[in-house]
Amino acid sequence: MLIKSYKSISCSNCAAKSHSLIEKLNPIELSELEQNRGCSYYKKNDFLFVEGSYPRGVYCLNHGKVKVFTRGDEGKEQIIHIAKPGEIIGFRAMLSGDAYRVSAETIEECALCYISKEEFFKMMDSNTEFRNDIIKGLSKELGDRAVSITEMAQKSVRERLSSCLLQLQEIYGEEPINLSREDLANFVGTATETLIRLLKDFKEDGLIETQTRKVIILNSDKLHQIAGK
Amino acid sequence: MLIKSYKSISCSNCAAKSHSLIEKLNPIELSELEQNRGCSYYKKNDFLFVEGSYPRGVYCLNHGKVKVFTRGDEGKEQIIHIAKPGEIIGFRAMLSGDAYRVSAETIEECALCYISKEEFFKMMDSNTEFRNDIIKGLSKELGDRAVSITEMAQKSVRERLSSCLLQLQEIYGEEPINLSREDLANFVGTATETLIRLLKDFKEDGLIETQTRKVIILNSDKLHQIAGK
DNA sequence: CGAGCGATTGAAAAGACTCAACCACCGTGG
DNA sequence: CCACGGTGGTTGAGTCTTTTCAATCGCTCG
Repeated sequence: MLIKSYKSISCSNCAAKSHSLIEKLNPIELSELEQNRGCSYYKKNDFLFVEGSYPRGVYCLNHGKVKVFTRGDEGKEQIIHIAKPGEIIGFRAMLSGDAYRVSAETIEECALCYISKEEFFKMMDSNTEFRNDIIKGLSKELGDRAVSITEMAQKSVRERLSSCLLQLQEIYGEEPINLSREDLANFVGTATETLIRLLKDFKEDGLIETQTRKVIILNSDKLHQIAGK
Repeated sequence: MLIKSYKSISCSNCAAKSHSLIEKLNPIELSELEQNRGCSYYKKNDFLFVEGSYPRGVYCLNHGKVKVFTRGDEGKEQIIHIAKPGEIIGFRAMLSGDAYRVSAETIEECALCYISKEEFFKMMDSNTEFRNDIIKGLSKELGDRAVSITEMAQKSVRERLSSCLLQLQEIYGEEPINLSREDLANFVGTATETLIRLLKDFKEDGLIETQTRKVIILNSDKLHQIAGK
C-alpha cells in the first residue's frame, strides 16, 4: 500500500498549502505539525480508510486525487466527493467521534500526509481561526449535500452527468478528466452502460471529446444549460 | 405569521431540553439565554426562513414539527429533514457565514424560541461542551447525508418509501405520521401519484394503515426488510 | 500472443413520471 | 342547513427514461 515514507515536503511550503485549511496555522504551529505528521506516497487504488472502521488521524492531500464513497446495499459505490490537493480528508468521523461512514481510495498516485488525532485536536483547540475554518468547511459541505440530495432525487441522469462533468472540471482544472467509466457512473449515480450512452450523445453533440478514458469539456455553457439552473 | 409572543416557557425546564443541545449549558448560561431569546407560536405552514436569505439567529423548536427543504429547478421541494422538538434549526448557514441553502417551514402548529446570532456565538465561544456538541451534530449530519445521497441514487422509490416511513416513525414516536401526501412524496423524492400507489400497496400488504392523511406503521420489520440493509 | 478487464453496443423489460379525469372531504356563505 | 367551491387525494392510461442482461470489442499487461 504505502510506497515509501518521506519527509521531503515541508508543510510551510507545501504546494497545496495556499488552498488548504492549514494556511491558517502560524509558523510555530506549522513547524510543530511538520515534526509530527508522516508523509507517504500511495499507488493508484490504495485505500486510506474504509467505512465502519475508526479514525486515528486525518489525511492531508498533497498531490493526486482521492475518491470518497459509500456503498449501497448491493455493494455499488456512490462517490460522494473527489478530493484534490490541499484538502484534509477524513475529519468528519474524527469530529463526530464515531466510525467512518464513507471509504476513501486513491484514484491516481498520491502524496499524502498523515496527521494524528492528537495533533489534529491540538490544532483545533489552540488555533481559533483553524477551528472556525473547519467548522465553516463542515457547514459549507452540509449545504452542498442538501443540494446533491435534491439533484439526485429530481434530476435526470443526463442533467446529473452535465452537472458532474462541470464539477469535475473544477477539480481537474486544466487537465482532462481522468476517471474510469465505472467511477464516473458511480459519481453521477447511474449504471455504467447508461453513462457510456450519454457520453456518446454528448460527444456527438460536440459538448465533450473523449480520449480513451479521458474526457475533455468543449462546451461548458451548453453543459450548464443542460444541468439546469 | 407570528401568533403571539410569550415568555411562559423557561429554557431550564423546557420540555425539549433533555434531547437538545442546550442541555450542556450551565444554569448561569441558561438564565442568560432566557433573558435574550424570544419565543413565539407559529401557525401551520409558516416560514422560519427561506433559501437565499441571510441568517440573523437560530430557532430552537419547543413544540411541533418543521420541514427543512430545498427547491429543485422546477420549484419542486425536496425535504431534507424534518425537525422535532429539541432541535436547533438553521445554525448551518449561521456557522458557514453564507446564505441559507434551505428553507424551513412549520408543518403543524409550533412553539419556537429565537436565539440571536450574538447570543448563539457567545454560547459557542464560552461553552466548550456546547461547541463540541454543535460540531458533533454537524459531523453526524454530514455522515447521514452521504447515506441519503446513496439511497437517492441507488434505491427504488419503494425502498426509499420504506426507509422514509421508518425515519418518520422515529420522528413522530407514538403518534401517527401526519404529513400531506405531497410532503411525503417530497421527502421520499418521488411524484405524489407514485407515492399514493405505493402507499396503497403497502396498505394491501398489511404493512401500514391509513386514516385520511395519517399513516400508522403496522409491520416495521417488514418495512426494514424492504428498505434493504 | 493470450488472458482479462474495461469499454461499448443492442434489445427487452421494468420502473417511474406525466397528464387528465375523478372523487372526497371541509369550510363558507347564502 | 345545504349547495358550492376548492384543495388535496386517488385512479387510469400511455410514455419515456433507465436498467438489466447478454454479447462483443479492444486495449494492456504479463
